[in-house]
Amino acid sequence: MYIDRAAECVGQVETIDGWVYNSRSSGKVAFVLVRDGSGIMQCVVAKNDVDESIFELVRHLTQESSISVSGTIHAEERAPAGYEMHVTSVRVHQVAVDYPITPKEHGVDFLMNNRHLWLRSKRQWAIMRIRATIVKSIRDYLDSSGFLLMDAPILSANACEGSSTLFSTDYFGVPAYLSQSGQLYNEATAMAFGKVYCFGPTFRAEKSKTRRHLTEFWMVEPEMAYCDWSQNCDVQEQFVAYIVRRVLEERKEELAIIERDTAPLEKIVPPFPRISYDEAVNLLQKAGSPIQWGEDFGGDEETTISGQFERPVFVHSYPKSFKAFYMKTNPENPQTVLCADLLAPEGYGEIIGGGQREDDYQLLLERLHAEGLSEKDYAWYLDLRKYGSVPHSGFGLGVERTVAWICKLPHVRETIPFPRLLEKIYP
RNA sequence: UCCCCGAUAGCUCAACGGUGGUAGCACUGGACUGUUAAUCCGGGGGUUGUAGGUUCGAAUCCUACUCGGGGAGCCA
Repeated sequence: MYIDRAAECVGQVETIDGWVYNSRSSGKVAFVLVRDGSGIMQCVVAKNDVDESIFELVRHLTQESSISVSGTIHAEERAPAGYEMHVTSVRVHQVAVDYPITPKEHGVDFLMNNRHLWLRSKRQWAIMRIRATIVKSIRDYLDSSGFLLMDAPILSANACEGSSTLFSTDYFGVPAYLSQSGQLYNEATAMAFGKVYCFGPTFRAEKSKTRRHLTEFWMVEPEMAYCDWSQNCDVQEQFVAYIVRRVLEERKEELAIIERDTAPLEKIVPPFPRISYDEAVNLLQKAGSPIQWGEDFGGDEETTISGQFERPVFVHSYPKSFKAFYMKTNPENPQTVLCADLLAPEGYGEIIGGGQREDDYQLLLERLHAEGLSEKDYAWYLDLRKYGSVPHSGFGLGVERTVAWICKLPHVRETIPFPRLLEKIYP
């Protein structure tokens, strides 16, 4: 049996294949917490009920030894999860010696170096299961809302946005780069399939050393033909609200393990507030920030803005100067572009960047030249504006930042099984 | 890349110029029939990150380096 099916197995004799999570023993009774990946089961061995050799064996089981235990499943209030096994036999596969992660506190460096073992811990177990539900709800929402999965290439000949640093590799003698976004390709597939999304790993070789950055992270990027920036926001708020609701419904136990207060998550329902960059600058200045119009927001600014709202907040119409070349110029204020970032509450900041794309051939060409990008490299992208150009929009949601917010984690490094951080690629 | 901080037992830490800690966890021997990071008694466990320097004496002060943490910039 798997431990998460304990309720269905009460009164039955079952076998659990797992690992020793922790054990305690007194003179005549021993408690072994066994985990099998699906949960943790308290297994009880009473000296009088079993052969002496089994009792002695169990008493000396070490943390993370692999065992198969058999016995009867009982409902038991005193057991951690409400059920326990009264053990009749034990088979030891391997005795683990000196497992490094003890049931006391450890430092981040030590735990990261032992990430391959750290994932066995209860807290990491809960976070990874919430991550899996977030990923599943992302796919479920898009698949059932008319979006077609159209994955973008990981290897590419040129940068998507000139600004970020790219990881380079050798592609049969010519330079190639690891994708930092599938967006440009999404624009092509959206013109072929209407509503599309890509979902995969993304790479940024930035020397960023903060709680919000990984060099390899997962991003889902939907793109929609015949969609303006405002309709784009409509989709995003429904999408994010759906993800949060699914986690609340399906991961109660995991949220409890990580002691996440779910009250703020219950409030994540559409519509989300929408403020312009201008309004955001005003709001920041009133809050005492020295920011001037035309400057980009840093982590502190994002925290201040999102701290004013209980729901995620859209900040739209940023100045053109620090946004990517493909963003559509705002016809009402040509100094700005029709983009919108979504800032998560509780100080988490940007989880989505998106907006409307420039669909005018001439304007796009001018922006491309202004950024010093080669027209030849982007010939295929410009074709999309030559052959049936339409208003279209899309966005990219960072999975790890979303997991960090929903789990209220202090750092994104715990949101992915094996995080890739600045100069850290082991294990 | 820049600014702060740190490195002592396998892990988490104490000692802050005068002999490395009756320290906790882990491991190990013992006690205990309902434990919840169990508790209690005993045991083993150290080139104080590396290389120099100051000093009668350095884990402690100074310099450089290495590794790590927090933050900035950039971004999801």
